Amino acid sequence: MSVQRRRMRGFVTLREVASLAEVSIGTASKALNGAGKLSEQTRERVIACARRLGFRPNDLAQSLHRGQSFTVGAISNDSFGRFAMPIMEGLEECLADRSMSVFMCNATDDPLREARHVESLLGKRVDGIVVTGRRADPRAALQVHASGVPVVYVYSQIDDPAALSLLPDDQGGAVLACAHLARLGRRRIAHVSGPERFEAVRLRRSGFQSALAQAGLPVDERMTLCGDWSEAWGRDAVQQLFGGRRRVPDAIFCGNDQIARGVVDALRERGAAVPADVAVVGFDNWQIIAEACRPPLTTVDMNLKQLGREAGRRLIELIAGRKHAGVHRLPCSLVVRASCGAPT
Amino acid sequence: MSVQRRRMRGFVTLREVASLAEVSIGTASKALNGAGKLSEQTRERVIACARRLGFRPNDLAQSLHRGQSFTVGAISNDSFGRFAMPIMEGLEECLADRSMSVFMCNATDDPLREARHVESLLGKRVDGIVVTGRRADPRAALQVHASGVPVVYVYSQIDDPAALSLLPDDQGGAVLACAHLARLGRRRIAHVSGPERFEAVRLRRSGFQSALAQAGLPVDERMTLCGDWSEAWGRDAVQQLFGGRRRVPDAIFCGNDQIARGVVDALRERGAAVPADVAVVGFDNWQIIAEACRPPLTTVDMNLKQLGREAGRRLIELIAGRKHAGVHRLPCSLVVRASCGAPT
DNA sequence: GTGAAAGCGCTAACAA
DNA sequence: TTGTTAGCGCTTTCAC
Repeated sequence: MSVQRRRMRGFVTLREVASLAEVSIGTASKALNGAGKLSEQTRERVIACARRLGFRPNDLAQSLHRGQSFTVGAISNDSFGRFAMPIMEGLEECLADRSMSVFMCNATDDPLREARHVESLLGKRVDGIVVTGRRADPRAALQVHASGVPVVYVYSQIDDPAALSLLPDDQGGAVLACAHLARLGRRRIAHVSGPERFEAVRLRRSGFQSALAQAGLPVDERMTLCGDWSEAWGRDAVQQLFGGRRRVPDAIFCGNDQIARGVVDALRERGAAVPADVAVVGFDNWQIIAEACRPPLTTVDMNLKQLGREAGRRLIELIAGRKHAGVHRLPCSLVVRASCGAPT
Repeated sequence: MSVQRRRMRGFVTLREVASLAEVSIGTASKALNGAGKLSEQTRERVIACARRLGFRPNDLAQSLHRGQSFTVGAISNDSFGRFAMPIMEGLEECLADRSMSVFMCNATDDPLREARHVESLLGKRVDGIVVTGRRADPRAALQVHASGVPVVYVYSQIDDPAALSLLPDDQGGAVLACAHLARLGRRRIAHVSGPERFEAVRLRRSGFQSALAQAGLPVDERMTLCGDWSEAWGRDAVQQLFGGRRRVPDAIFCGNDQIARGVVDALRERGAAVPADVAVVGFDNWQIIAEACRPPLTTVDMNLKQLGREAGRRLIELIAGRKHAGVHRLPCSLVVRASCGAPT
């Protein structure tokens, strides 16, 4: 009645190590895991045999036994885009340090694909799941059913107060940028941002306004402009701000780096010096843009990699049984380059 | 002597389904896998119970039994960068279609981290491994020992002729671009590229030269320039090409999109019209650059996502036992935007 | 100090 | 048609 043995091809089993070392399989296990009481001699012999055979324990079997797989799933809705990637990088780094592996899943905002990935991850018995979004706005909850698998939402949030969500502090980032401008002596600060439907746009604007208030500067509604996230919009906005008869801004806080680059290009082309005449700050610290800008762009960094690392830490804790909930916003930082100049 | 049962928390086992359906556990298995002979009635009853309990088979156990894990490892040396990501995206897509999951590992060109990741992946008994690089130049082989786990190198290669390596056809891409320029009637085509130590630079130049020869155009050594991969270098190169007394090019084939954007900016700023006076082609089709360019950039797309998908397909075949070896170069394609204009 | 064996959850061969 | 059971590779308890 011997069932056909379907070995993991090319891999040495503990049984083989034990047999070579002429000990029982249980003893071999103890020797290799440094557990229990064993004579030094046996232990060394087993270890030597294991090394000789190139033994590598089968995590699948271990996981099955332990009831923990030491894997987590990471579901991205930003495809493999610019926001998700730094987050994933931090996450992977944090988890790899604790020798957990991460399954990468790409859902690209398709609920069906997302659901399929969740199913598959649950089948793989991941110890936890991290979900990222393309934008920080609220989304529907992940359906992990009764599995009890912990979930962390990064750069995305749901309306369940029991859920844990990690976001960049957009508002704080904007304050950082605008306070910097005010400190440099700028008095008429404009704001050129993206589509108002983005929560990030509203938060950054709110930060802009409160920083100005804090510095005792007036907020001119006509100098707060919304458009799309493109360079072209940045150039258009400069025409609007500088084209009329009105007093002209001496600084522009932009909703992202693309807009900022458009702004800087347009300013240069109409003969306004950056930063001498107008200081410009961006948002995102997207290197390829910020560094290629002329002059290089001072901009707000959302520290997404850190956000990912923090997500990893939190997930580990959730897995360990600790409770975390609510929306947490992590600080941004200001990366100073040349586009704001020195204090005037 | 009962060992403490350490259940996968929150998950229903087949045993529980079977007991609810009042059949043996073997029967339940058959019912759910649609295998063997079973009465319609029992089958349906089991399936109903499984659904009711939210049963989801434990892939860990299945894998252990089958000797195949249905997971693969993807090791990136480009961190989570611009080349690796489209590749990963294609790979993940291809594998997800076959319900295989991928472990993402980031080695960032650190051999030690890479080795650790390989160890970990082997422990997880992945069925195969894909390695990507930040550049296509040769690298050291992955140490998978005697495990027999198949490996595919994408956007990277090693010198073992038995290894399978998938690369973009840089030379062919360059031919595409330059033939396009020649077809549009351009006669004096310059080439501004990156550091010569990159294999890609040498291949693209070779494509440039052969396309020109093919079109019966002269190759002027002084119009083939190497620098770094930046916009700044693109601008410098324009000064070099247009600053002297020499005859000036009517087209520039650039080694990447950043250089191309620098070239376009510099041309505009010195009053040369693109594409009327000078046509420009880039390489990479990096959207954020190519589309923001004024005018939008015609450029070569390496089809990295396809490359990743192909890597997935090949890996599947290797896993199934088919043999693949050697260096395979997949075609690039030309994405036509406005920077070359219409035939003159 | 070492060996025997149960059990993690599932599949498949065989018996009934 | 259905039930029984060995076994995938490993850990751990218990007996010796």
